[in-house]
Amino acid sequence: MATMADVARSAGVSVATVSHVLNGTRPVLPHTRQAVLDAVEQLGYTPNTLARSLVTARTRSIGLAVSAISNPYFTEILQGVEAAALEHGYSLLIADPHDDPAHERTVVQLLHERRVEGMIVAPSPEPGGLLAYLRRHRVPAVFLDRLVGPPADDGPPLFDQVCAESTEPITGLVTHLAGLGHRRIGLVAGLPGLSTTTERITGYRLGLAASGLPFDERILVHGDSEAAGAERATGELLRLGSRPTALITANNAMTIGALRALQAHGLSVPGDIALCCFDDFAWADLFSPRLTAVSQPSRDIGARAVRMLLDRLADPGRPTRTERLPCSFVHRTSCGCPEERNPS
Amino acid sequence: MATMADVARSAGVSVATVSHVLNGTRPVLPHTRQAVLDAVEQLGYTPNTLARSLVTARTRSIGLAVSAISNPYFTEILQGVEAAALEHGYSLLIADPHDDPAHERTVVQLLHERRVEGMIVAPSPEPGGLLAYLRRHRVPAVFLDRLVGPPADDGPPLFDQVCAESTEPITGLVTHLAGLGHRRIGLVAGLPGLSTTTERITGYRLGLAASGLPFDERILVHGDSEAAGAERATGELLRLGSRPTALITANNAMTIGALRALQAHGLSVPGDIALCCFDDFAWADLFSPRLTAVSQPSRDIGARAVRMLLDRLADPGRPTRTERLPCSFVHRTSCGCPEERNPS
DNA sequence: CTGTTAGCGCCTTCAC
DNA sequence: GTGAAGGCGCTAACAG
Repeated sequence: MATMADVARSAGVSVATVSHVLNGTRPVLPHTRQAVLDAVEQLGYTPNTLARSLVTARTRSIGLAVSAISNPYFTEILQGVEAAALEHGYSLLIADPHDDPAHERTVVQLLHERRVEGMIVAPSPEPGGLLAYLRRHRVPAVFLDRLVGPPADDGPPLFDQVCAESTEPITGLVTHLAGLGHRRIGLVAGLPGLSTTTERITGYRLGLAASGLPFDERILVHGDSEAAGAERATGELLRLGSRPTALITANNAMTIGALRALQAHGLSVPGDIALCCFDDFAWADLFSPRLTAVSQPSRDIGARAVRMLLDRLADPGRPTRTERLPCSFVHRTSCGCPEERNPS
Repeated sequence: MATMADVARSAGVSVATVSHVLNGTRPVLPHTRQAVLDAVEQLGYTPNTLARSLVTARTRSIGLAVSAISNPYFTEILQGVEAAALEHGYSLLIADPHDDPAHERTVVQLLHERRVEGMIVAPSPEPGGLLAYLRRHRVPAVFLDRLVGPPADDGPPLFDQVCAESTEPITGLVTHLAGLGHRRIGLVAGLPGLSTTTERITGYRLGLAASGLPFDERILVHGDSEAAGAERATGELLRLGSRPTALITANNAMTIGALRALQAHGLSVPGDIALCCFDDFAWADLFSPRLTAVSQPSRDIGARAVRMLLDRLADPGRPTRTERLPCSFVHRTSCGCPEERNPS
């Protein structure tokens, strides 16, 4: 493969000159400049980013570590991240931690060994090892989706965070259902311990309170944040003596799981039971039940994460912040409303 | 950041020894070995892959360039690729060509400058620039999904390819619908020129022929391979004097578009019109219409692509091959069949 | 068994 | 306006 030295030789100049015309880093006579460009073209020279990075100590790459790349929510985030990264001249390295703390540590280290300048990660439920690694190696990072507790006392918090506002939207779902007359509204919540789970449960309880409904722990089940768990949990809910008349699912994977359970029990939505969910589906308008949902600004979350990361790279000393992006309520018919209309 | 020299100094050995214990590349006395390991641990040393790659001329990374990462089909491919890459110790760089030939060239060059050892790409409809670049720079590559014509005469073909078998499955869809009594079966085909489009049209015509039905070019429309185009094309189809009684869509994005058009026209599936599609949806069992579909082995396609690429890296001289993976027919109810049963 | 040394391809002072 | 030379962090001969 042609190197810069080859180009220099072929153009009859020094490597320094080649480097400078390629990077526009110092004035070069039009004539010599053209000679270099011709040589580049003729040899099919392609700069070696590795060598450059070795000396500049900048790779212009960022790492993305999110689990379940199959999840449409993360897919949209990925799009936002990819687009924003490219726009800023950064390349994207991706790795899937598979929601396993140990594997998470591994892939993060892999990314770091490749010297990504920073990483965007959706932390696993047990992010201890992750945090330790990032802090120890001073890897700039921004967390996505799930927030990680308050910073340790032994120094300033190292991490920025972006996520969607989820408490209030869930409250809205509850009050909407209550407004339709439902008095037993079940919740299929996510993995205990995740910040998203906690927030959504809070939103649920606030909604119940606002509607003058009692909190009944028997109809709050944990679906482990994914489809299989939600199917199981929903199944249990449905076998209850006095089953709920409405259901809220706390993320898209669990919505799928809940629907499976509903189908298995021969229940139709919204005829037999109303359903509202957190996370929208792109095609939700086209199939029935047409899901009434809270839609997260997934692409924006991804794009925002990139911007926050680049901000931090530009100024490592800036104070950490956690940004919350607003969701929108997408009213359809799975809640039992006959027609589309604005939320009450 | 700690370097190997730091570790060597701290452990009281030479950098060569450090390198060797880290890579297990030559025997080292247990005692010195431990000293090195301790130093590594104490300094929080992390190898710099860039420097290593510069000397070994191996990056152990591959690039993935596919458009529309949002498309569930590509998402599953991505999963397959990510898993297979990791399994073989490779990292993954991704870039979205946005189905634009110029941009495709750009991202491919970006990937190459980062010295990925090879790349997996779903070529754009106009892959001329892509091919030229890959050949000129001798970048090992395997193509996905869309096949690229026969190799030029000026040398052996450079590229391996993987895709799903799509002719025969589409034929199956046609004969299935014909078997249900349909005599006007429309096709929403993809972008003209893509191998996938050509193959699927061939399958369509074969199916018509096998069913003793005439080919009517008015009910074969081009949906440009994506949702918006399909919506428009399907709309035109529906405004036809004698509209088809059944529809086949040639990929998942176009299925969405077609459904939108159907909805806009107030047509229900399968009541007013039957629908079969190429590409399945993971959640298709849970919503209605429950789509009768041809399912591609997407994950396998991704994994297979990685394996082919690694095979080629291992033996650059091996003959090029193009692999076709079989699809499966997933019978549901959008075709108009009352109950699930095996295809006729 | 371990150390010394010469690059890998490039950027960047410092001279000219 | 251009060139020479050192060094980024690491591996791989080659000595010892």
